[in-house]
Amino acid sequence: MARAGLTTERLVSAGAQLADEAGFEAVTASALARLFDVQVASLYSHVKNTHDLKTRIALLALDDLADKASEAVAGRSGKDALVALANVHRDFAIAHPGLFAASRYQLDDAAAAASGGAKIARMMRAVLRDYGLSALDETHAVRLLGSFFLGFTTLELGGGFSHSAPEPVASWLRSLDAIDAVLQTWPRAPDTA
Amino acid sequence: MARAGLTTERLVSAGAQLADEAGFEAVTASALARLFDVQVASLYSHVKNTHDLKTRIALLALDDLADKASEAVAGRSGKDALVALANVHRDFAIAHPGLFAASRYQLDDAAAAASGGAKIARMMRAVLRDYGLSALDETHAVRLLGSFFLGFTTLELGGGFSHSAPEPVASWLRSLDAIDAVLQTWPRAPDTA
DNA sequence: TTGACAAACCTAAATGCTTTAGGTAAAAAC
DNA sequence: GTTTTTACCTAAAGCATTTAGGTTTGTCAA
Repeated sequence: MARAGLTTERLVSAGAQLADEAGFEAVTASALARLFDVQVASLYSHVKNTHDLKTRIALLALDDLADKASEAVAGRSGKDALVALANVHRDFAIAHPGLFAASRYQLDDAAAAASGGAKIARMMRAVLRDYGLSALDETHAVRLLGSFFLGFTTLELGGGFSHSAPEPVASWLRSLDAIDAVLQTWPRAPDTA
Repeated sequence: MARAGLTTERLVSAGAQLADEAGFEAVTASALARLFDVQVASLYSHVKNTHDLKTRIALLALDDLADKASEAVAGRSGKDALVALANVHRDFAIAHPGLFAASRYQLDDAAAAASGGAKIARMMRAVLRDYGLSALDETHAVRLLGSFFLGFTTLELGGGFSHSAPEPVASWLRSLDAIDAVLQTWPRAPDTA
């Protein structure tokens, strides 16, 4: 009988597509085997186990996101770069909900460090550099930004905004305005609270 | 043989505890049955299915969080109230990671509206009222706040901050300072961008 | 007290996903 | 053209979900 031509790469790629179409939780060895019309056990020659498979999909997602972010911020600076970087996150989450979910799959330290996630963090720092914060405040700001990106897209995708006006994108842009504003006048330690 | 005394409430309560100890994904019908030393099928007299079980745990988590939030903001106003509300979220996530995960379990619209989640949103609005925003901007601010709370705690719990100084709590407080600052001077539509 | 009813729990069985062990056949390498 | 590697297989065990239908236990009324 003809061979399916399985490869680790093909499995990961098909898994990524499946994630976007049916949700990351639908990515199972069984589902992939059905897709390739192959016995489930055959997959285990190409991936160690489902954790391995999911990890690879997560890394793919992070690299993809990092690439898009890199393109988006190229040639931009200041608020322009900030908004571009932000929109890459939100657009990616909307276009690829499965990969976005995958990007939050828990990675072991080694994998995380080498992933596109680290690259994204570096890009955030680069974008923030224009605001002239101290190194410490830059770290705080990276965390604030990352939290907002993740939280907002998670809530929007989960339908958390769907039962109240206005459109999510309006709040998204307005919040970015606010974040830009606060980065420009980053408050000193609030002994004046 | 003696009866285990199963109840929907007991199952949900045990499930909540199990979630905190072993993770929300470890909450399965089988695991609960083992805990109560009962056949798995016996659970199905008390919960419809695992989705029902998880939904109930999610509602418990949201109600718990809403109660704690209510206590925390009582008698406070302005930034004081904001920080108190924020800390309830973060403290809850740290003390009850399983319940926190459960609180993000996808609820159907009906359940969501009647849940503690809606109550928390109302409390956020109340806290924001002190800043004197327009109704529309208040909605934007609610979404910004919610996104930050969710995103930050998710990242912190997931270990996203664990490989760089400083301590997460420093960034948390600093970000809250920043958010308080931006709420006080909420930027007009940025035609002056 | 007894008898009936509901609630609590059971066994059995089907279905689906994960993983390991060990085998066969096709493609690649020499 | 034989050897070796790689792709894929069968078989089987383990565990989770869910349904169907049966038995026991507690309760409440006649």
